[in-house]
Amino acid sequence: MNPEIPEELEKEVEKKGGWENLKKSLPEEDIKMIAKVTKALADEKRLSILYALYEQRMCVCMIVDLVKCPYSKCSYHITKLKDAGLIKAVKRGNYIIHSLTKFGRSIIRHFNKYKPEEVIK
Amino acid sequence: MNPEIPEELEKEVEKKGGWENLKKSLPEEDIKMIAKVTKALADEKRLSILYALYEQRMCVCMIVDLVKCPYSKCSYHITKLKDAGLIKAVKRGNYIIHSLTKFGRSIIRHFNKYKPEEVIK
DNA sequence: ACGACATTTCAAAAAAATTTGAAATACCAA
DNA sequence: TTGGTATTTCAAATTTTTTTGAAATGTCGT
Repeated sequence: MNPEIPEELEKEVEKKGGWENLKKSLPEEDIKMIAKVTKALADEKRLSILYALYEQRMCVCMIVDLVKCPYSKCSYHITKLKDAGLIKAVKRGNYIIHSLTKFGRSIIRHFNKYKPEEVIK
Repeated sequence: MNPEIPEELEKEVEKKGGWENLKKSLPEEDIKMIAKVTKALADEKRLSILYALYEQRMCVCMIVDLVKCPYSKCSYHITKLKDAGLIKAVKRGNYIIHSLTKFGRSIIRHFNKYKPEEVIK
């Protein structure tokens, strides 16, 4: 049932209530939600949209111009960002204006503050 | 060249130096790096590994037990996390012990603090 | 050097995400 | 209601990512 934990680690694990206990305490529901969010974040075009929205709210036609993609493609990406709770939208006549949610903003702020040192290639 | 920006937004954009200027100021290099990081984060199994490592460093055999996957699969996921600068490893005889980097730790801390409200589905 | 164990590598197969372009929807103005 | 503009939807084609299992690597103790 248990893996053959090396002695050095076994001690640390015991102090924390044992291996079974550690495994059980994984926040599964949180992880599911975060997975959805990180999947939405995991694309250069979508990150570009988020970074641009961090500076300025935009309608879809601006996003189309920004990422140089057809409307249908942008729409697909926008939907992903919205479903993940990263952006929100308001209607203004013919236009739909998108902006970051508080949550979306917090993430861009985080990456501005803690940049990965040099994740090359 | 320019999209047909609605008047309401055009004013905001002008205050920030115009649309062309906004587009140019996207941090492309950062975005590439962050994309690599978010791709590494975008998977429930890898997030489980990160959350577990937030509590306790682990050797690969523990990870195998944690996510209930064969070694080869775990190795694939571990490589992704390492290449993204989220985890690091030290050798201890036969074992390799993995732990979070400062950067990896900062991300888990962020998601513990700012949870997405209810990204349902 | 040998056997046992922990872990990684590899290429092929499978699954998931993205891209495309055409057609549909929605809103506004005349 | 007709026409024009902004945006979304859909299914098929493409690309990317993940999974598999067998074989390889590296390390330890003897």
